[in-house]
Amino acid sequence: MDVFAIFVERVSNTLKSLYPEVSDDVLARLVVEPPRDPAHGDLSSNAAMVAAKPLGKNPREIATALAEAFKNDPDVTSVEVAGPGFINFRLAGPIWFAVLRSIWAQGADFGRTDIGKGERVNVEYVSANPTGPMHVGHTRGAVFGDTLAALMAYSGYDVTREYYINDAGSQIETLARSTLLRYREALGETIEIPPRAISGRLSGAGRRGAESEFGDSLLSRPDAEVIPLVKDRVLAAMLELIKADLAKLNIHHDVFFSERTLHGQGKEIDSTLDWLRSEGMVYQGRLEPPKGKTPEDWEDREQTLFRATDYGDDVDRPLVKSDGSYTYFAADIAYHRDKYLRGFKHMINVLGADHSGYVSRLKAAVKAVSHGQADMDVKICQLVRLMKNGEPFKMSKRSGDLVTLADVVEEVGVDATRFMLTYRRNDAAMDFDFALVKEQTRDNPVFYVQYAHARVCSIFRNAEKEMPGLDTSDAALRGAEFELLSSPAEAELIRALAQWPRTVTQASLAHEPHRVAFYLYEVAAAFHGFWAKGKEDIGLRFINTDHPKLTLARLALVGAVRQVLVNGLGILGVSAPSELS
RNA sequence: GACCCCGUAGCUCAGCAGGAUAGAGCGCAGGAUUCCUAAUCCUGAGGCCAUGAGUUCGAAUCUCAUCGGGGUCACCA
Repeated sequence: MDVFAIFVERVSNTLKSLYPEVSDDVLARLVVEPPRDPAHGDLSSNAAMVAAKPLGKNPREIATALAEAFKNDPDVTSVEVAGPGFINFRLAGPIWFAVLRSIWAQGADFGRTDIGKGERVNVEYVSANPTGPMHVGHTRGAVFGDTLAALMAYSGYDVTREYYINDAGSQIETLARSTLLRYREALGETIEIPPRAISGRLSGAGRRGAESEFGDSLLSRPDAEVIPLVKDRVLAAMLELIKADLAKLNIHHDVFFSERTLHGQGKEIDSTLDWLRSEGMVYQGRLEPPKGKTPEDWEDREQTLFRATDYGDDVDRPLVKSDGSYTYFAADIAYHRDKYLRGFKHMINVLGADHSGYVSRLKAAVKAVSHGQADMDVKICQLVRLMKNGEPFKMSKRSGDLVTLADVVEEVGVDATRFMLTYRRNDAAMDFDFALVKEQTRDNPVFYVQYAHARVCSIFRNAEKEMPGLDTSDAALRGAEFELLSSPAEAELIRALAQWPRTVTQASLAHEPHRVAFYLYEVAAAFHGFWAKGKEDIGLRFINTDHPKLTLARLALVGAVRQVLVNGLGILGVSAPSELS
């Protein structure tokens, strides 16, 4: 149950009954939120202010009328009109205790919403070139996409997690050729390795794959015949490598979509271009070179262009390269048309900062292929700078290799990696300090939150030890007398828990999983704060051997904290340990 | 030259689809441990929300311009 959603509805209905002429537009802007200053009450609504202008009335007049109507609401103990026209509510105990009962009743589903209404959404993330292991630059997008997907699923969307394999380009060709050379070398031929070839370490997996499948039978056959065979082995090996890396972060995609399957005579790019032509979205024309910076090898030629400017892009985009093959974008149009035809009306793409220039053309493509029926949100993840003790940190000067995803996970662990990468807006650049992330102090939000969970578990362990006669089964906790939780500190903690469903809804609508991480930090802080109060005032301790009923009620509260932490950490893909080592 | 992102406390960042006196952590100054994990908590100092206009009852939030930082800019992916 979401008390905020409940009151949005009540306030809306009341407003409508008082002023039947209010428009839906006004109701859509009406919010009920926790006031910044708790002294203002439990809930606050802007209803009167958003309705004032359309109704041509004074906001305080509307607010007063609304407040009057709520005097009969049994869940409301006081209503006040404040400031320019805020309506501040103070809620009666029972509705807060109902929140606790709801947490116990719903368990893992407390906070789940149906705003997605079961609609399908495609979340595409990572989509790195299969030319090597995942490096640290991919990690942020991988974690962000995965967490966003989990959040959307928790919000009632039918989510498909998708990875687009860019396996059709020249880089793959190079990789296959390099691998073939390494294969010949490994089988005894003397080979001169060209300077731009991929390193032996990288091509090793593909080479071994080819060796084990073909033995030395490829040596005698011409390159043109053999390269496609090697390429298949290489791609398979690379994909396994990537999947294994992602698995280290507990990331698993539902669909791996190969770009190669779009290419070829009569395949999807062909048919998509035919379709685009039939829709008049393509023409032959010339492009102006970019102002201020004409590329060295600019060649002014007539080419096949997609009318991206009709769909909000800055310039029309080429579909065919000068050598006659398709551009990356042409394939991407076909790919996104494929997504649409598979039934996705909502699409989210997670891209790295270096692709920010690609966003408007991607949105244009989706708008075009769906005739405006599908929406596309592109989330850009900004760069991550690796740090160690406050100093920029670069690995391996010798080989020029990048820090890999596997390195990071091995160094700091899954939980810290995932939490820290989520504990920041995706569109802000961030520093990732190995030393800090590994530290187990309150500087580190991962451990701060996990510690809160561990503390909860510890309290239960102690309760069993100190009060062996107390029945702390779930059934007993559910039936606890929540009315005994009457101190301000308890009320504060319950209010924090009550915000969980609202947090999920808002984070989901905004496609901003970092809000979940920040919320969990707040819950942990409220809980740690309450815990410490037991130091000063023994009456506020969770375990009071003289008061079994109060102890049971407090344990039920603490159990509710645990549930919310577990639900939130679950979305983030971070574990909730029962004790910290 | 154009487009995208960012600019909030000394540092790192939040600020909830415009809302009341702008928040947290670190750092700094001070305090709490016979008692459920001090891996924690409490108190204090510290801000012209880059700058300037505009929109309105109200702007850190929306619009425009300027400055500063990052990213990108046919035929790479």
